[in-house]
Amino acid sequence: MPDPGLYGRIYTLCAAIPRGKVATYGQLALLCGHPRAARLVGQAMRHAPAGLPCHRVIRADGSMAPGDAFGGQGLQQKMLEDEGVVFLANGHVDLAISRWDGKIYSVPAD
DNA sequence: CGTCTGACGATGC
DNA sequence: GGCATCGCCAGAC
Repeated sequence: MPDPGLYGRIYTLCAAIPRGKVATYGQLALLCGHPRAARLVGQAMRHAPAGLPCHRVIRADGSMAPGDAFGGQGLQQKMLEDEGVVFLANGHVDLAISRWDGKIYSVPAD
């Protein structure tokens, strides 16, 4: 399938996020070639297949997905912290440090 | 094919 | 800092 559609590209990008880094919805949208399609990224994450590190995709302000998206609101933060993502005192991700620069360091699969 | 919907983003109050 | 509004785009119905 040469054209997996936007969702497919979003999934590919999401899978490319290295461990210990996070990307924002808008950032993935931009990398997909749709700078204003941040919502599509959100929808893609909601429909994300198992195995996709969608917990590494957060909001532009460093906050994360609502409710039980990961089985508990605090769980996503715990998983990210365990991967080495730096958090601020307000419970948001320190994007200044942990934001993915779009560079692939090695195989995305841990 | 028209309408509604959103795990968003930026802006304004 | 929290809440409301608008714009944006691709799916689902």
